[in-house]
This record gives sequence, structure tokens and C-alpha cells, in this order.
Amino acid sequence: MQKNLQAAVEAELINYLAESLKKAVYEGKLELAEIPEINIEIPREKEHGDYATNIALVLAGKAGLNPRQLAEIIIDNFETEIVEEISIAGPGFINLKLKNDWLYKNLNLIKELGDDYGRVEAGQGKKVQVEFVSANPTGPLHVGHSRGAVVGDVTAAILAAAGYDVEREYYINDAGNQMDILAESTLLRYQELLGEDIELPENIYAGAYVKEIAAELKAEYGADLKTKAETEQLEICREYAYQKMLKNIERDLAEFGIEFDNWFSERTLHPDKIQQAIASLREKGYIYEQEEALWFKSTEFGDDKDRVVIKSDGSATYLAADIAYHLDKLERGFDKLINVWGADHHGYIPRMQAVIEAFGYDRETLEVIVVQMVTLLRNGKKMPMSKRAGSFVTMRDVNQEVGTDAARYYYIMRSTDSHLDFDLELAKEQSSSNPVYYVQYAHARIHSILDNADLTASADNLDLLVDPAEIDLLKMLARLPEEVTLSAESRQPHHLTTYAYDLATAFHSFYNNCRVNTDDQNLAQARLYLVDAARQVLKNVLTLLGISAPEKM
RNA sequence: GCGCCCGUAGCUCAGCCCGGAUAGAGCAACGGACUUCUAAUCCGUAGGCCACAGGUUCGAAUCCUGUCGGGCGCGCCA
Repeated sequence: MQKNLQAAVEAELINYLAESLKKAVYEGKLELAEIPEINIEIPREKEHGDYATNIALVLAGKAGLNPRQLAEIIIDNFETEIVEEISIAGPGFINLKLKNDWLYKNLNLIKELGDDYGRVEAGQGKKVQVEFVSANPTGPLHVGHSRGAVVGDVTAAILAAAGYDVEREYYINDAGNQMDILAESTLLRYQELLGEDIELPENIYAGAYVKEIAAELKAEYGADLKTKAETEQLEICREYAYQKMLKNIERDLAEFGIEFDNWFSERTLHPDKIQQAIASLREKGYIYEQEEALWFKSTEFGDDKDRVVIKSDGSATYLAADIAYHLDKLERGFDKLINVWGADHHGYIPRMQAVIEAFGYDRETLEVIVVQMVTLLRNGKKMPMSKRAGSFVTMRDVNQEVGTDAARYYYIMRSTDSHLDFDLELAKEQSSSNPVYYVQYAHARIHSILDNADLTASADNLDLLVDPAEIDLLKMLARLPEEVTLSAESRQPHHLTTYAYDLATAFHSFYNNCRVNTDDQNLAQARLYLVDAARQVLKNVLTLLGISAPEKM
């Protein structure tokens, strides 16, 4: 079944234009070596029709004609059922105005596909893994993690809708130095609770959550921990704090509507998988020894400098684990690995792509979505945050304050390339200044209309839908499959928030111009059909964004 | 010094991938629309050397080069 009528219509137009050119050449009205690629676009100005093409402008030189003459020839040979009007405009644009039939057909398609309307097959079932968040389990998720979390989650959802076979993964950095620091921090607080004088080293985790964990430990062990050897004390603290933090992270994400298919523990890579991965690189000749350390020759694949994988003390670097991790991912047979990283890690991309290439894969197999930083504001004023002092704002706090729907919307409303200002007061505001409520309100309004209807929706007289506001809404409804495709291929979720907003605008405008439950029975039934389709599409797009579609507000 | 991202209306940002006709939206400002399905709405007015300078093109916010400004990053840290 054709799931994207708009794309079908566009393909048809392009095909007809090409046919028109061929016909003109065949009839000797035109000389052309070959029929070039034809582009059509939706013009900014409505008066310019539904679609426009610049083909006459592009080809005029080659054909030895002025653009308007050429456009004339194309129009003369143009034949199609779906176009109502074709005309020349400006310097030689060809404007096309379509008949409305396809828009009505699309309503039936929405009805037929229901929750699946908007799903497309661009991905052809290719296996994609999206790895995101992957924060160290040494503290609760803070607001710096939030944007990446939602971007990753929604990107995964969009890719799935676009026909990819998607897996969401969280990489837990549960090995390495930071876990030792967590253990030490916890033990110190525990000792403090037992009334000992403690001295806090520089690099300790100073957040209040450490004290809470220590208090739980004390509740469970009393003073017994102290009877054990220090390494054992640290071990107990490490595992207790780790499990606690992991649960905490999992809960915070779940409350934010984010769940993973797979939680991958770094520990499972130590030491065998890492050794094997390094050995594999060494076999290929990409590892060398220098100053008692082992280096990966990443410069062979475009990196700035070579990187240490095994330090001179024999321990593995973070990169070594990441090499093993990515080899593992590659071996799991994904066609594409997508990592969502904060902008502060972008410098890591060349070395990771070098790793991918060194293992014999196309470097583009690994794709990194770099998410720019978020500035948290309150009433336009920057909120100071220092991780060192433990004064960061947690993800959970923000979500509880502004609500998860608004929070999700705000984190994905801008291009991932753009820095984001997140104003708590604006996000909290339940008014017209808040786009998330604007979109949800459209959905709730539709439910109100449907509740008030005495008649049932019918597709019998859809050609009664001719008001400009109705046509605008119909066109907007038809766009969803294209928007999903665009968002998926560009890895930019914000296209869908923009679309959701535009769809809501089209609906609100329709609502103010056209009464649905009117005395004209046929018209009312057709409008009910339209409105129900709008309800479905709004719901589908909100679902993709992970935002609720309330029936009442 | 090098790399990545950003620079568009007073503010926050779309548009840039794939060059086209008069550059859009929200907020803020101003003026209208509720005896009518939810006014959390709609309609209108005003507001722009698209950072700057070159280049390519019939045509540049969009492509190329350079400059300036802002953010982030350049560890045998994680």
C-alpha cells in the first residue's frame, strides 16, 4: 500500500513533467541531450500554486531558448489528471495547482492506517542502534543529560517509524577510576556518620546523594563495616552505591518516558574483551609501543594524534574500553551505530571513527549526533551550576517542576546543532507562550467537538471540504509521512515539533473559520471525518515525541 | 594555534542538506473577534544591510574562501 500520498503525488508530477519534455523533444519542438533531474517545491506564496518547478530556468541555457518560451513548450505538452491548473510565472517558473482529490483520498488513508499513519519504509528494515545518555552511575542524572536523553529517545522512535529496526542502548561506565571515587566518597560519608572527623579530598563527589547512600549503609551495617579490611569496605561501598545510582537513573529515565532495550555494562569488557580488541588491532598493525604504553595509530584514519590505549602502568584507558565496546556493537550486526553525545565530547568523534575504520568497517557506520549545550534559565536569568560543588539541578527536579510533556517538548524543539535556552518559568507556563500546550489543546479541542457531535463522521461527501482553512488543514495532514522521513534521515527531531505546531495552527485556524457541528448534515459529517483525521495525526505525532495527547484540558 | 557548533525581527529560534519569486514563527508591543463545538484560540498592524568581506551563478540567508564575534573541545582523565 502507498503510505505516503504526498510523495506519490510529487513523484507523479515530476514524471509528467519529464514526459512533457520527452514529448516536446520527440516532436522536434525542443533539443535536449538528456532529460535532467526535475525538482519541484512547495512555493512560499499560496498564489504560486501547490507546487512550482524551476526546470525551465535550469534548462533554458542548454535548450537555447528563453525560460518563458521553454516553459510554454512544457505546458503545451503537459497532460495529467491530478493538476487543475498549470501556468507560467515570473522569470519562467511553472506553477501547478492540484485538484483536491488526493487530499480527500489521504483522509481515507489516515482512517485506514490509524496509529500507523506516518510510518514509512525509508529504513527498509535496516538494523540501527541508538546509544544515548550513558552517564556514569556516580550520581543522579542532571539537567545536562536531559536533552541528550530526549533527543536519543525521540530519534530512536522516529527511526523506528521510518522503517528502521531500532535498538536503544545505555552504556554503563561501571568500571574505572570514577567508581573508585564513588566508593571512597561513600565510605567517607559513612565514617562521618559514625562520628569520625573526615577530610574531603579535592576530587570527591560532594553531592547530597552520597550522604543518603551512606546513611542507608549505616542503617544496614551499623558500625560493622569498620571491622572489615579497608579494600573490603570500599568494595561494599562501591557496589552498594553503584546499584543504588543505577536504579536511580533507571527510575528517573522511566519517569521521563525513556526506556532502553539494553543496558550494557562496561565491566563485561574487562579484561578479556579489551585485550582481544587491542590484539585484533595489533594484528592489523595499528598498535605500537612507546614509552612503555601501547598506542593506537588513529592518525592513519584522520585523527589529530595517536591515542594511548594501555597506559604505562598496564591499565586500560577509557578509549580501550570504548574500542572493545564498539567492536562488540559492530559484531552484533548493526548496519548503523548512532551515538548521541553532548557537544563537550565532540572531539572524540575522529578517534572513534578511526576505530571503526581500523576494524574494516566504513567510518560512516558510526554516526554521532552532537547535541549542543543547554542553558537553564529562570525568568531569563542563568542558573549557576557547578558539578564540583554538587550544586547541579537534577533532571528529575526539572521534570517535576515543569512536567514531562513540556520538558520533552522543550528539549527537542530546536535543532540539535543549536544551543538551547531552557527557561523554567516559560516551560511551566500554561499559556499561549508555551507551544506544547498549544499543540495538546488542539487535540483536546477535537475531542470536545467529537463529544458534542450528534452525527457520525462520513466520507461520503468529502468534496464539500473546500474552505481555504479546510484545504490548509488537509494539506498539513498529508505532510506527516514526509516529515517523518525528513526527521529520520536528517536525525533532527525538531522538524517534528515544528510540524506538530504547524498542524495545531492549521487546526485552530480551521476551528475558528468552520463550524463542525452545523445544521448542514452532509457538511457536518464530512467535517467530522476531517476532524477525526486531524485527531489521529496529532495523536500520532505527539506519540512519536513521547508527549501525551490529552482528551480534556 | 587547531577542530566542531552557532551568528537571521527587541528576545528565543525555523528556513541552509537539495540556490529561486515579496525571508518565516513564537514571545514582547499595538489593534480587533466569545448569545456559536474549549478565548490555553483566531484575525490584523508594526518590526530585517539574514555578522562582515569577497567569490561561484541568470539568481545566494542557502554553495565556496576569508575575517570578526559567541559556545564547546583539544590528557598515559572519565
